[in-house]
Amino acid sequence: MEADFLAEMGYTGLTGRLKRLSDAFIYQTRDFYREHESDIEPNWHMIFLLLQKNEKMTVTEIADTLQLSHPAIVKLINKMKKRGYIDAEIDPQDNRKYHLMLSQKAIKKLPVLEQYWIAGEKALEELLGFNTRLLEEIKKLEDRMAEADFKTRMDKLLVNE
Amino acid sequence: MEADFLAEMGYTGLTGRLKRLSDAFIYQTRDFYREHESDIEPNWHMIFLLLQKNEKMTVTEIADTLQLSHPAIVKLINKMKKRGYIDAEIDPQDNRKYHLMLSQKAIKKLPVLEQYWIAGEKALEELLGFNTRLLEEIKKLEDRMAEADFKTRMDKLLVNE
DNA sequence: TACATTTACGTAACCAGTTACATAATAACT
DNA sequence: AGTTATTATGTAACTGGTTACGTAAATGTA
Repeated sequence: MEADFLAEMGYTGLTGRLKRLSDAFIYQTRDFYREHESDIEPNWHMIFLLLQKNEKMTVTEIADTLQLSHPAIVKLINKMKKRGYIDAEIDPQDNRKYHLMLSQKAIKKLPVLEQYWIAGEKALEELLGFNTRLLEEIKKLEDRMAEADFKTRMDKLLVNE
Repeated sequence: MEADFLAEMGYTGLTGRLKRLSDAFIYQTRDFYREHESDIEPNWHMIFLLLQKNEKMTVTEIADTLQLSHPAIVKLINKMKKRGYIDAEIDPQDNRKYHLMLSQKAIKKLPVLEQYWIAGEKALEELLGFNTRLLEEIKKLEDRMAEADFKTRMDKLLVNE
């Protein structure tokens, strides 16, 4: 097990480590789904939860709620539609809007998915040592990013350009 | 400022938040470079540092050091070559290997880049509230991932499949 | 009521990583 | 020395995000 260059770089390595961690979660979750349940993808999780809670949502509403761009949601939803997990109906009052909802196929699969989600949650608890310290630190970081983001701060801190 | 759905989800939202944070850093750094220095990209930073320290490295060495796949490094290096920041020479003993090094153009640009990197480091310090708590928590997570990764733990924790 | 603005969604091109596969050079073995 | 295994690099197709641009429907306004 060799040394971790990024970890040795202190602050400088942090952004790369965040990327590495985030990717690890995504790829491993995808692996997990593929072994257990062929055609579901990791980033559908939040869509399932959202539509389970709200029944019907538009593309824009989902994008806002998850703080992602709308094209990201469009791509995601199109794939879910193609695989039969999402139904859509046009808003009779406003023909630009689609109301998205879970299909019967999706609803039928929920109990199985919930088992996976629980396993994921438990795995994460283990990984975080059964405390919420990391969560809290990330919250602080998010809050500070909301006050003034990374670029704004870099611009400000760049000496004599 | 509406509520953050992901943050409200506790453990479940964490992976999405890591992705969101990581992306934010990447996109904002790219923005920063574009405004100040047209043709440099954020993920070149570690390559610059590595080749500044080691002078000559092969694709495989870089990939191992950064813990990325070799195709990732190939793509990255190709772009850096195309823009004239990397020179390569074939190993006379082993014709499969390329020794990569910073070009004169790259070396000449280092002082400017170092100003940017310092600004980034300071911005990160601010964002982390001038303490290393988050760094420490991430280190713990990485260590636990090395012991047993997310997928392994999910598999183990999945009840009665 | 016509025109301008905004909103909702879609598409294209890009970035940054992955896995899976291919190929050529070297090393290892018998 | 010839065959096999390994290593170094390259390529293709994919995931999952982005920004920039386009278009149609709805809304606001002169």
